[in-house]
Amino acid sequence: MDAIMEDAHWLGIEWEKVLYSSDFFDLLYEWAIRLVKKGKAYVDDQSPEEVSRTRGDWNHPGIESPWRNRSVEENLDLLERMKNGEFPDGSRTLRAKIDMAHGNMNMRDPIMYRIIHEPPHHRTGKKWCIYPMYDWAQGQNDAMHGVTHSLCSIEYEDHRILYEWYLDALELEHKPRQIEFARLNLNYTVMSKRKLRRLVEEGHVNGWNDPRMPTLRGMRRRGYTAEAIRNFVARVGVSKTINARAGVMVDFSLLEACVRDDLNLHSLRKMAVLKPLKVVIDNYPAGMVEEFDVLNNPEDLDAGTRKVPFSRVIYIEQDDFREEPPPKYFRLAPGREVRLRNAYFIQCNSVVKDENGAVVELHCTYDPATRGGDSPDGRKVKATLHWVSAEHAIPAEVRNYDRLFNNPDPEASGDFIADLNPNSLEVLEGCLVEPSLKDAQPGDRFQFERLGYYCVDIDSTGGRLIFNRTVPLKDEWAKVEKKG
RNA sequence: UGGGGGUUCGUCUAAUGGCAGGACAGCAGACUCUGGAUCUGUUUGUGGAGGUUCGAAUCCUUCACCCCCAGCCA
Repeated sequence: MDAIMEDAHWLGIEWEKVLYSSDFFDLLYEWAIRLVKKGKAYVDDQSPEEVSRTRGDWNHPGIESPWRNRSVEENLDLLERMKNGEFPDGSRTLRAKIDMAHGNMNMRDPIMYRIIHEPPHHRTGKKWCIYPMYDWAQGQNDAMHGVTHSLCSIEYEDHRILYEWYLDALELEHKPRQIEFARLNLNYTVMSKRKLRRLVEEGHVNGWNDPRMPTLRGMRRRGYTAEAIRNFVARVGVSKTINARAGVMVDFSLLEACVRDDLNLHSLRKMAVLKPLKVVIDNYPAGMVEEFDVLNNPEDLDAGTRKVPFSRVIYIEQDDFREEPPPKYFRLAPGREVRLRNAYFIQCNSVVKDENGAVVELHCTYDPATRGGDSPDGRKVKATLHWVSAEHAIPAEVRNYDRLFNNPDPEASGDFIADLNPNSLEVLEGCLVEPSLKDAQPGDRFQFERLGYYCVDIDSTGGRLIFNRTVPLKDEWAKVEKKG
């Protein structure tokens, strides 16, 4: 309960007061007595099995209970004794007297109260031995509290007739109205509590707040903002369309677009190298350190600037160098010149390989005239790379998250566990981030330039930095490369 | 073989008798010190068949398909 309120609050929902239906059990009980007195409810002595068996099915009417026509006095007496705990669990129920042949199963003398002695209710303790069914509590609570529009999802549509029957039978002056809307499903994930619980209990994810979980706590830990989620919901809209799982199936990419929209405007830019490749700038003086003033957020100049150190040995992303560049690859390659973001143009002259032939180090030269990132002679480069200074960078762990399932609709498949994406979590150790990130706190959000949006994970402790990828930046090159 | 709902681009959603529009995704291009952002262009849709009407996504008839319901769960 506290967790729900905390999540709601995080989302930006405010409330004046919180009401518990258990605080109104007395009034509800009085109303039940009113129905008994009107001959609209009766105590049934049938066992759960008998009630189930005599309900009939879609094609056959149910059978009326032998206890259906007891006198009002007897019903009142029995109900009172049920309440007082004189009977064991399951021995009796209070049922509304409606129509055992009704086409809508909800109307076949629905149970209003059943007997439950254990475990005690979390708010009322042992005061009550009978508890109302959902249908018998919902509309009555709405009426008690002056609710005008009671919103719910469309699987309750065939409960509305019962909702209204109770209200009409009680003849209250205020009658609330139930209105149903479609549920919102996301593709490439599961939303049902049962399935989410299985993911947690079987260890497919690391708890309810695993950043891959479509729970509010999961999304929050992943770095999604409340603003982005609210905007997403607003952009999806509200309808009664039913395409899947009693609702609509929304593209995950729309959620991601909303997250990017928000983060693009508000997050500070940083440089981080996830898979480092050492680069030695041969003509840069050893021991020299320059500090460049770098914009914190080009979308928001008020965010100011910061200092980023540069030196002779730096690291760039392994993906940003190809010994044999494919067509349309603009980044670094032997003999090619690119820009180091906010710093200098560099040209690659030679490559150092290990015994396996893997590239482990690059030797480059820089052009001092391009300081700050522009060439006075007007020559252009086709790529700009992010980098960190070897001497100044600080180590970090980065967790890249991808969609949890490979199947757009895992709930529709027989075994949704089989549709899990084995690569939904990629843990990268040995990442290097710029020194200004030293004091980043859990929950802080940044854009790692050219990579994506990241936030500091709650697992970060005592100077050990761990970043979660919230959502990657759009990647044109990945698309080009994929197409071949 | 019952009851309750639903069907507009790939997805979500507008248009309630008067030009089928927007967003995301896709594609193409421009621009760019993030192959980011931004901008421009563009493909794709009223489930089917009849009917009413000058005119139908919208009204009528009919067919098809999809979702939910047989807890003393909510």
